[in-house]
Amino acid sequence: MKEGPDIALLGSVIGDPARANMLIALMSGKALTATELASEAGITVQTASSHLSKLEGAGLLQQRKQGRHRYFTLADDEVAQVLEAMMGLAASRGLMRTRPGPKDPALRRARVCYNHLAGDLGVQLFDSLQQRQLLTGSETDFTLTDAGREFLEDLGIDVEALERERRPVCKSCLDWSERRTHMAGALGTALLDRFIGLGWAERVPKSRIISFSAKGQKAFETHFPTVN
Amino acid sequence: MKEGPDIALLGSVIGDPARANMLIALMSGKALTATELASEAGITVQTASSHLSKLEGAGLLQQRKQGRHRYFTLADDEVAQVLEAMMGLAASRGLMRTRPGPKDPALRRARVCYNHLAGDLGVQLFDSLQQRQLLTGSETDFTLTDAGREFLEDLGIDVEALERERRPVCKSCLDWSERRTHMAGALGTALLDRFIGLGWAERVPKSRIISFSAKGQKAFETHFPTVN
DNA sequence: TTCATGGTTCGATGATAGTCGAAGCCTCTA
DNA sequence: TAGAGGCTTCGACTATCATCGAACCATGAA
Repeated sequence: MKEGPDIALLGSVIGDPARANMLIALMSGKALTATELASEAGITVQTASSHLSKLEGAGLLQQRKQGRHRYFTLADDEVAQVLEAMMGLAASRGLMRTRPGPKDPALRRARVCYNHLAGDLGVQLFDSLQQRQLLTGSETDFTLTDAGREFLEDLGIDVEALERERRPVCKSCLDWSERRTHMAGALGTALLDRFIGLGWAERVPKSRIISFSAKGQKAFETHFPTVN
Repeated sequence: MKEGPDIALLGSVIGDPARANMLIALMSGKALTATELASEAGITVQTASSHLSKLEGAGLLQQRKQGRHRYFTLADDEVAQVLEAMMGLAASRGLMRTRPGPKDPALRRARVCYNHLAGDLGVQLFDSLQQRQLLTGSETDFTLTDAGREFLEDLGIDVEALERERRPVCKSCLDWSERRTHMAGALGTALLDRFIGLGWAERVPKSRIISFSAKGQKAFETHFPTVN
């Protein structure tokens, strides 16, 4: 038996997909509840609870009780830095969670990322809003302009209601098939919901694919044109 | 399911005790055969073979055939750096394989980190160069000054030759025992080699410890004094 | 108190993956 | 050509652990 820091233990703690998903979700810096983390990881709360106690036992997480909620955050910056370093290494070795390559064109075209639109159309949506100055700011940190709010209200989205929610309205998400930014956050969710509500698109069961109808496709193009 | 670098996969690859032992053994910078690595990890060669193919599949290892032997090394510096960072995190959370033993002080004083000097003396080296303005720049991104080049040439290091190599000459690496920056990259390698070449120090077999002789110790202090 | 919501604990199940014996492949040596 | 050493492949066994249903605990609201 050797001596020194136990990277095997650390690795195995990070090495479970559910736990890794939770850690990545917490990389946003936000404090999340056990229930939220469970949904991020796609598991039940019981399972999440077990994972969370392991992560906390390894010193990677900190919890803060507040009423009947328990908010979890990464323990400190060092944890985030190591995770970031591991992401870099994984990326440079081609260790990706989705295999690049046009294996499933429909998936690359439009899919769900959490609860917002990703893929080709997700990127197009973001670009269109930005080019027409309905969004302002950088790729990673942006807000709605007044024109943007009006545009979204016209589309039937209650922007004020979104702003009353806890999570940020505008949030970016890096698209690994396109290697571009698309829209996440409360607005991303609201937009996808609205597309489905308008009958433009629907979720394909048992997959992440979002299927647009012919009419929906057209409507999407009119509302979110590519300027090029 | 999210997208992005698969840190869960990377973590699970590192997260097996046998594989972690092999990786740590390779942190010495030496090329080891499958049989040697098996004995390091305390497993049979069959099992080791399976582990090695996994490590190689994840891009963490490189193998070089030579006769009937297969020599394994870490794929590159980035792997070593992430491992070192994980060691630091594990150490700071108290995730240790054994309680600190008698070998520990020597290991903290001077050890090999892949192919450069780490520990107490590694940090001292970096500090000394920086304080005397032989290096310029930040902790993470720095270059040699003209005075620095001259100093190193006097020490018998062919800086120009280093610059012809592909990998960066100056690169920092976080030290897990000191939680400070020390010197990695081509220059880090060259410096350690030079210390050994000058007879100041030698590698202790079967460990990562670098043992300085009394004379070597003195010479090191004269060349890399602490200002404090 | 009663009810609802957020979380944890317990127990059973199922899948994954680490392990080694045996056999086979490859390469160098004689 | 035979033999030996280094390493991989195959197959079977086993232990670990993630998972979820059900029950339980805790906090806040009515």
